[in-house]
Amino acid sequence: MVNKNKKNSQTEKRILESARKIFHQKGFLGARMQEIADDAGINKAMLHYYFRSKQKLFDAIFVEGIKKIFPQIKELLNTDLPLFEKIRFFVKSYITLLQDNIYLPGFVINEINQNPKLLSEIINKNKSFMLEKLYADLQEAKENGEIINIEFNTFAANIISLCIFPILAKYFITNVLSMSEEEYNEFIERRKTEVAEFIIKAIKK
Amino acid sequence: MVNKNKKNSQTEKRILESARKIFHQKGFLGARMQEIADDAGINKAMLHYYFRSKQKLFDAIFVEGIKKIFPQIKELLNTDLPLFEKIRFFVKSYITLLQDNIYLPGFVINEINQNPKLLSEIINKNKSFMLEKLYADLQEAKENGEIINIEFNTFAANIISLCIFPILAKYFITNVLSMSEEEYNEFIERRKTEVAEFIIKAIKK
DNA sequence: GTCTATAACTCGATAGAC
DNA sequence: GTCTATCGAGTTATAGAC
Repeated sequence: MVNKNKKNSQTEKRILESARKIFHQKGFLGARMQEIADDAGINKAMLHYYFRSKQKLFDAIFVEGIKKIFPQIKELLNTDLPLFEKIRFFVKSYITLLQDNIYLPGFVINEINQNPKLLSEIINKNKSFMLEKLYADLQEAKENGEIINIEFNTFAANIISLCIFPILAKYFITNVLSMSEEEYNEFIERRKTEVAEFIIKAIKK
Repeated sequence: MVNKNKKNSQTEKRILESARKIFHQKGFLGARMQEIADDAGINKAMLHYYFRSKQKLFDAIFVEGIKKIFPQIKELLNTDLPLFEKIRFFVKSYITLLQDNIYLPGFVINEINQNPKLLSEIINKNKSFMLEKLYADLQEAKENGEIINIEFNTFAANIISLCIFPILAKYFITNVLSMSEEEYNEFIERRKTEVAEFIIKAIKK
């Protein structure tokens, strides 16, 4: 008999979808089990039947988020393009990726800040060989005299900052720079190409 | 009679200090009135006597945070230095300012994201003429042919991103880039000069 | 597996004595 | 103005019927 004594995987999937949506938007503390249950079209008791506790459900979502996004980033970075083309390709793809997961950066960064020790393991497990190729590419470009002598961590942090922050801090940006929703969307769209050119000009010899 | 029927301003001050510390670290939802009371050396009932509700206490802290930091930023930007010197001066001062308020960016951005409409008023009230001079400086440098034709919003967002993100996302950065606490602190220290040079090189004609 | 009902608990808020 | 004691709302979690 198929599925005998087995949880309904369709239901489990629906729960995970709803949980992701609500945890990402509201964080661990802001999320309500009732709201997740309503969104998934089941009742609260079922959530506990499938995931025992709010913490366990949260952990599943958090790990899933990291496990899904890190390999995608890795793939974007492990192409065989020359450095400048790689930067152009990465920035465009990464910002597009973030547009489809606008709550993810804030969610991850906020939860990590609240609980740095516990969650660092999950990140470390999933980042293997993510940046190694980019590191080698940068090193090579330095040796070839194509770029200035910039430290890898500085280079990487600058790319990440320029891609993530305007999305993470959407309402901060729109308020401080007096943008409408529409202007903001166009602004992000332009960044898909502008950020790469900004970085390339900054490091080019 | 001095202080007759008047709240003890010393106590009020202690409450605000403790509330700021705990709200900034844990956010509205993570903060506990009991913890704030303990930290201030009083009991919960007194918090309500002085501030009526958690929400009102939070609002006081949030408004205070914005009101304190925005004029400081404005002052850093309204110096009479030429553009490149202004960028150098601003980046160094701004990162130093953030080092003294490491929880503030995450606090503000997170709370705004959770409640964009309500809080945008406070920001708009306090940002008056903050960026106008920088805007004029950039415009002038463009017309003088000193810099490339970069849009102001892009320029401003890039500076802000490069200054704030590595501090806001401390534990994300240290984990992904495998830095120790000490390496991170040195990294931020270096950024006080490196970020400005990065930006200047990116916009210089 | 799924549901209803409720236990167990946390936390903001208040009453009332001093 | 300050404290102790307690209320009551909101939430996670579980018991138990089907």
